[in-house]
Amino acid sequence: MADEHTLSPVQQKFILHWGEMGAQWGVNRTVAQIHALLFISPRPLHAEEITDTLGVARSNVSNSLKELQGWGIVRRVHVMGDRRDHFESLKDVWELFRTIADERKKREVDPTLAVLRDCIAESTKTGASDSYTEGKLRELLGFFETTTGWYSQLRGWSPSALSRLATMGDKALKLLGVSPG
Amino acid sequence: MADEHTLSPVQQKFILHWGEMGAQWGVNRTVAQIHALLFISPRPLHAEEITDTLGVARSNVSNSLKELQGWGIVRRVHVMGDRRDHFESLKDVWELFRTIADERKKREVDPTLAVLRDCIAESTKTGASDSYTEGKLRELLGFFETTTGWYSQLRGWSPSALSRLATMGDKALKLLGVSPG
DNA sequence: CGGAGGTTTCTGTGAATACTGAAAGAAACG
DNA sequence: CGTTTCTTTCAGTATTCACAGAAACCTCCG
Repeated sequence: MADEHTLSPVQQKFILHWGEMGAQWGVNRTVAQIHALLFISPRPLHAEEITDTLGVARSNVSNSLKELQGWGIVRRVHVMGDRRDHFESLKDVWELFRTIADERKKREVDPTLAVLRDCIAESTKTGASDSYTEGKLRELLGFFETTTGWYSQLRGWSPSALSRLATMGDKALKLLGVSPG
Repeated sequence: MADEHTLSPVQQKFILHWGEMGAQWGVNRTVAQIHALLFISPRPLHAEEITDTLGVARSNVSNSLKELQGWGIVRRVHVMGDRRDHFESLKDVWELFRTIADERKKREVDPTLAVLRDCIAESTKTGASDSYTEGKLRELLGFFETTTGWYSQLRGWSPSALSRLATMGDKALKLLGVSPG
């Protein structure tokens, strides 16, 4: 039916690896594979092409695409003269990872911040019966607050600006009298 | 047998959340819970205490502890007058996350770099039959190389140095004639 | 050398998750 | 409208993963 899409060995290798990688990071293997496929595809693909290429069920593709759209790294596009939905990945690598980072922050870090604040609040209210735990939770909270603060400072910057910053690296800091130690 | 260790509501809440969090990031729930418990424990615990406190099987604790030691964030210690192994978590939050980051880099990023280089090498050798894929893989490789480069530059720095750097933030860059755009 | 205390390995079971195929549901077209 | 084309939902199935409990294995001590 669909234009049969055979993957080159290189493409296969990459897609399989990306799937494994995703699995390690808590992302469904198929979801990651579909994303890999779209990422290296020069044009948007429709669902059945993905089905044929990866050899998974149509419904699986549908659900996975929905999840990818939920992450904001894949979007539906339309191709002239074709009724079917087509899908494409974010193509810019930096934007891609920024989007993923944003989403993970929203889904996982922010709730963690909330829980930690909750725990600390309750702990202080209840009395200092367990001050050690409270202290540790405070340290953890401090860590997350600091790092997310950095992230929000930097996340708007262009890759090239970040790159220049990094290139300067130690030099910049020494100039400002900041030592690594 | 063991001194029964009842968790306060706050401790419970934190441990449960940490477990969920871990699951989202590809870490076994129990493993994460054990780590959370050790992290907020003011003293090293032996395996049976963990078993009792979390209500999981002894063998499960044993395996999970081994995994945590594999990550380098928990270590075995000995308590005077007690034959049993005791376990404690890295206590410094920054060191903890640096260790985790190092390990993830080693386990997941480095292999990805290898695969990408492999793919690109093979792709160029085979001929430019699929230059689009090759281009994308190059971009991806560039991204990982750049970011891991930054990481290795910064990972030795003390938290306070990083903090000072971040505080300076934009100021530093403007001083150096680097604009965010 | 024997036994007690402690730890790890192993195997079967249960639960969660991912996946398929079929059926239902929309949207476009004649 | 009825038909076709495409998409989503749903319910059952398979696979994977986590876990408990038992057995095996150490190590120390008398």
